[in-house]
Amino acid sequence: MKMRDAFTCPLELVHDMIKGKWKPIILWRLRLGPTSLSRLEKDIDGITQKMLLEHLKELIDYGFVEKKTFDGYPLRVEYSLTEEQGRELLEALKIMQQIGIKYLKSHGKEDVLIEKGILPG
Amino acid sequence: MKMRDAFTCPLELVHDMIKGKWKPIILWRLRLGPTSLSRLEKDIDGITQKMLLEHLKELIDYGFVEKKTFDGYPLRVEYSLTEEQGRELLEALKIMQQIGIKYLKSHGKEDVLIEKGILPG
DNA sequence: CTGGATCCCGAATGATACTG
DNA sequence: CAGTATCATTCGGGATCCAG
Repeated sequence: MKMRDAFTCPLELVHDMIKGKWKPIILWRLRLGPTSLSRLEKDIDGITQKMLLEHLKELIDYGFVEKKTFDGYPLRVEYSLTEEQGRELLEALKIMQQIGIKYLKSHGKEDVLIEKGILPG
Repeated sequence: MKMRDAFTCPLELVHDMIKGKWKPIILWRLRLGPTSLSRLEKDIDGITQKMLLEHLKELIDYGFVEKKTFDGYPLRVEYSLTEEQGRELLEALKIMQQIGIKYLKSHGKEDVLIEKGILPG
């Protein structure tokens, strides 16, 4: 993801760091705890391994996600939110999630929310 | 800004609504209160009127910003955050701003912050 | 063999410049 | 301001490679 070379306020920086089609969902999925690559691939609907790796890599570079590789057999790799930055960003994402829910409600789309298990059926 | 036709969680929806190079800065600038188009154009460094209008339009369509036109002379137009959605999103942006500030600090870039007047010189 | 990671390329989208 | 042209970036598919 290309960062702009100059920015006016730190907000722009962070926006650039988390822009990209899949970054928010990846982070959102990671709020549930450490996960393997293949698990993420299964859980995030429609993502390809390539996209997942690409976006994960950036999230790691910017310090939102950390990767732990365990030696031994079977091979195991875990991705998780970083305590500091990752968890903090999660707070912002929670707000956005709430806004999305309210938005759908107030636009007569409760059915979508129910269908996705966000609201009780 | 193109929205994806299907999304897994409301978060994705909101992310799509505020993606775009200038949207966060516009919202950030609007936190200070209602502003005219020309004022925004002056305050946001590097933006063209076209981009500003385009992005404002979407923010209005999605309910984050409202536009008030005052009749009379001189003609006056004001853009501001909406009470509900706009202000709520601002909370998320504030967190992101904080993350950005911390990030810059912990990467030895305090000087950038001082230069921009975010930290006292 | 399995799970993880990288490379190349065409198609779709976003941003900017230019023009009236 | 709106329309169009152009340039830059992102997305996605699929082949390929690496390591245990």
